[in-house]
Amino acid sequence: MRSLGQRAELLRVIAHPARIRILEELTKGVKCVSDFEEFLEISQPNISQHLSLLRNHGIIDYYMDGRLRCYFLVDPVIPNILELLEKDYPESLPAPACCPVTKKGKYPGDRRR
Amino acid sequence: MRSLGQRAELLRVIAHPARIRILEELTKGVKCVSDFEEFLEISQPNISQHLSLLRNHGIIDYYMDGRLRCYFLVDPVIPNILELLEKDYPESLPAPACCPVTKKGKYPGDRRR
DNA sequence: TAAAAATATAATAATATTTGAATGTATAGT
DNA sequence: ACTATACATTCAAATATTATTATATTTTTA
Repeated sequence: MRSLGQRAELLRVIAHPARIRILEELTKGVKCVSDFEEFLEISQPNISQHLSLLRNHGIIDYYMDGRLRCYFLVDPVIPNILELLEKDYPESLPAPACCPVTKKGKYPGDRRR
Repeated sequence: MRSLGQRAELLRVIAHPARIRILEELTKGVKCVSDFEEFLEISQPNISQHLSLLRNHGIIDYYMDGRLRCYFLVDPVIPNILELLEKDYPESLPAPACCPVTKKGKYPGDRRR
């Protein structure tokens, strides 16, 4: 079970356009750094920095093959999160019954103080 | 369909312990600011700032009831994301057997750092 | 009408994140 | 052994986020 801090940290580490793209690609399969260079419009050192961050948080790992580092996904929650983000949600959640518009409603439940 | 930037931004806005707690509570129902004060160990202005951030991103909204602001969830993806974070994932994803680029370098066996 | 309650806003200070530039390291090929 | 390739690391500057303090706004109640 992830603590509150761990949950926040996990999201924080994913929450960057380059890292989301990296993770999306890794859900499709193993990729090495020069593969990422082909579609990420950032410098190679910057790619390495993002990969290091992800690895330091146990989200990805790599193995060496010659001079290539083959990165792959480790954390099983990642594909699920990415899938949620890509899904379309046409509806907002239902607003609570007690009327944003008429301003008349009572607060649901008991309040103290 | 959310753009890459929007996906990153959404995660970034959720990715804070206080905001995650706020959103978790809001999945259970409407809450006003003083409700949050009871379980968040941060100052009232700080709570307001977190609520404003969430609202400015269309994740929550509120209605007024007297001098209370009753906040509620709007973005339907939030409960799903929170649920994923709380779920337990006992297994790592299966590691790839070899490097898809060179077809060499067998995984487990000769990993280095 | 004045006071208080509930909450927001603004300014600032502290801290964290991100990027860029330069440099470093290991391996493969010759 | 030398060079090129593939990648990482370090440091510093720029930027963004967060928390704090003080103050303001709105509504209710006395």
